[in-house]
Amino acid sequence: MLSRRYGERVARQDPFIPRSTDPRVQRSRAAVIATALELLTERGIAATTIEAVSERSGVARTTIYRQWPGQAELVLDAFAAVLRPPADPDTGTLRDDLVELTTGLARALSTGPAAGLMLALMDAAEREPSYAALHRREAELRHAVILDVITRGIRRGELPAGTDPAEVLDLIAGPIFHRRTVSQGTVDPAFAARVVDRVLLAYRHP
Amino acid sequence: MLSRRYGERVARQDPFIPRSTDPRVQRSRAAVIATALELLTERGIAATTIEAVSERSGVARTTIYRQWPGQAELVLDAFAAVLRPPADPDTGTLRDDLVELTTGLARALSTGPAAGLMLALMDAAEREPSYAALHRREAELRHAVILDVITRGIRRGELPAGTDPAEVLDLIAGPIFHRRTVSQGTVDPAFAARVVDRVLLAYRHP
DNA sequence: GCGTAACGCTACGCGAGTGTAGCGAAAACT
DNA sequence: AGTTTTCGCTACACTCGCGTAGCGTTACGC
Repeated sequence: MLSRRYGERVARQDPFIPRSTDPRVQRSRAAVIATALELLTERGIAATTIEAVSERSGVARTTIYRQWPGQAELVLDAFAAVLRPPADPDTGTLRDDLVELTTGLARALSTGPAAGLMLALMDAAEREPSYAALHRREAELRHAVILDVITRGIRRGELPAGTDPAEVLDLIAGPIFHRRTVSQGTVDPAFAARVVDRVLLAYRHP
Repeated sequence: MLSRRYGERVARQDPFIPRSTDPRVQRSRAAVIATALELLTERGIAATTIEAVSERSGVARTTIYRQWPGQAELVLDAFAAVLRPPADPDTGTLRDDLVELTTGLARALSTGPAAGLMLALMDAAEREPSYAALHRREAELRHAVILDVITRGIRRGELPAGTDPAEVLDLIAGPIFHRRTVSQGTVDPAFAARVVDRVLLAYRHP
């Protein structure tokens, strides 16, 4: 299972390919993905077997095999179904944009469906190339929004010219992740705002 | 395997219990733990089976079962064997203490034996109580050193009175973790120093 | 309405890993 | 030197999940 090699199907399943408008297909597909996400959250990647998904979802095992080559492809599809980049808030000020995005990240990591999934994906990405690719793609999409916001802030003069947007990103998103996954503290909007304000303060005085 | 319940043996294996001075026991124990760590790094927790450890280490499967009840206990012992808290650098200044600790963290996450293990432990901690306990204990030991350093800095007046040490910790350690695991950038001493200086700057002006 | 496609179900062989038992050989303690 | 402990090995029964094949039934599309 873990030594499976990932074929071309994984490579080209970018968002994902419906390929069939038959409501029966879409129904079973949706049920399978939803159940897979449940199992991923509750028990992790390794325990999210086709067997287990079939049993809980009520969709026959053979039906699942008709739509996915194997466990890895199904899990990747499930991940892809929840990892959505945030919208650009564009409030007008860098501070409010960042607070908005950071609050969203904090919420996603605490209560959202992706809460328990992020670490599973990150861990899998350490070893399995296809998970690494998905993780990279997801991070890039999410970061693109944040980097845009920061770059806009620099252009407006809310951050000094020459500021490295990627560094600001790490300084802001990092503490949220860290508090959630290592310090095990609460990551609420107040904490998110505190982080943003503190980091912006660090750039105010050269 | 993943649904195993963890008995009392896990609970009381705090550092770990030699319980035997027989060199044969210690030899096989060491070989097994070393191999388990290799497999954990290369393939993750789920693939680190007793079977696989036995095959690679050359230690018979039955011998492993004589010393550990099952896979979970062995993996926990292996984790516990590498997670060591850093020493207090105590250079005299907060800045240098933090740079030292942060550089050490960056190195540990990039090149050390714990590099590929941290995420595996964090992910497992999301679902399995015994892994969560180990992760918490490890984080507490590591954080205790950092919090000491920060508190000392506050007492010396290098940070404003009333500063929350835990917040400073998240602000400094967070970006290191984030850059390593999400942004996928390089976490070298230069980056570590940049983070420390930037965060300290944020507290210089109230 | 009629043909087709997807469904659920059963069945089968297979591999991997688990956990236990018994045995002779070798190494360690005393 | 003699006893005890640990070791490696073989064997066994068992579970879980994989992946495929065939078949009757149901629900869709035209």
